[in-house]
Amino acid sequence: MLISTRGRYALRILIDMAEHNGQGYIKLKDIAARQEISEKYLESIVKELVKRRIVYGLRGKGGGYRLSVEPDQINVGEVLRFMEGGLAPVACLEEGGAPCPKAPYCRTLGFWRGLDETIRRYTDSFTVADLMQTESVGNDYII
Amino acid sequence: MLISTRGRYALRILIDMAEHNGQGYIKLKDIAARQEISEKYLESIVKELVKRRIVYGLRGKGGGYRLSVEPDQINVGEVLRFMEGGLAPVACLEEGGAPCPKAPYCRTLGFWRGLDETIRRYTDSFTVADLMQTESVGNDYII
DNA sequence: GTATCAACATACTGTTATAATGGGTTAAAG
DNA sequence: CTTTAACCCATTATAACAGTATGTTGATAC
Repeated sequence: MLISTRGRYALRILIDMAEHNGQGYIKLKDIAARQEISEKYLESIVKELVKRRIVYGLRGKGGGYRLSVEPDQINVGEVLRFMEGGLAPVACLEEGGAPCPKAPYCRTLGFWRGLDETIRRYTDSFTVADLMQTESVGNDYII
Repeated sequence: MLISTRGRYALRILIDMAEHNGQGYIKLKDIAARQEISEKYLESIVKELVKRRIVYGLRGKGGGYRLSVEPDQINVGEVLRFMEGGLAPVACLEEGGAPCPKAPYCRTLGFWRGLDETIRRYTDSFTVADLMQTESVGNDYII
C-alpha cells in the first residue's frame, strides 16, 4: 500500500474545502461530519496543510479553515508526497535515506526508478480542481 | 512504500536464477550468499515462487532450485502482485476487500483507479529477462 | 542402509508504522 | 468573561514487516 489514510484524508479535506470555497471559514467539525472522519484525527492532518501554507486557520468563534491557494494551484502529487513523507515505491529510493551500496551493479534499480518516475508523473498531473470533477479523469489518463 | 522486501527479494532471486539458468540446480545457500540475504528469510519467499510454479525445487544432495519458466516469460508485475498480495496503492482498491460504500460519489476514486492502472501498466511491461540488462530500461520507459 | 545434504514446514519474536484517542492551552468573537 | 474553535503534546492499540529458530521429509552418495 503506497498511500495511507493521511494522504487520502488530506485530499478529501482539500476537496471539501474547495467545494465550500468563498463561504468564509470552514469548521473542522463540519468537515469531519461530512467526510465521516474523526475530528481529532483530522486535526493532525490539517496541521500539516497549515504548516505548508496551503490552508489558513483562524481561531475562536466564527473561526475555522480556508484554502490559501486556489484549487487549480494545489498539486496532488505534492500534497501526497509531504503527507506520506515521500512516495517512493521502494526503500532504496527514499529521499534522505542512505544510498544503497549495491546501486552501481543493481539489476533492479532502473526498474524501480522507472516506477517511481511513472508514479510521480501521474500524481503530478492532477490538481485539486481536477479531483472536483467526479467523473474521474480531467487529463490525459483514461480510466 | 508500495513494495516490501518480499517483492524486491523475489525479483533478485529470479534474476539470480536466470543468470545461472541451465547450470543445474541452484542451492538457496548460494543465492543467499550472493544476494547477501538471510537464507532462512529467502526460504519463505522461494516457497511462494514454488507454489506458483515459477520455480521448481528438488530436495536432497545435489538438489536446489531452478526456473520452471523462461525468464522472458516471467512477468514482473505478476510476481510483485502475488508476493505483495496485490499492488493497489490504496485500501479501497484492494481485491478481496469490502467495496467502499462511498464509491458512487467518491471524488478521488477515479484518481486512485488511474494510479492503480498506471502502476499495473508499468510493472506488467517488464519481464525478468528485461531486468537482466543492467542498463535499466529495455522497453518504452525512459529513466 | 545410513550418513549427508538441501528443500520443506511450522511457530515464534522484535521492531516499526499506522491510526487513532485524550486532555489541556491559546486566541478570537460576542 | 464566556463561548468557540484552532492549536499543541502525549499516549496507545493494532497490525504488518522482517527475521529467527527448530524440526521434518526426501533425494543422493557411500
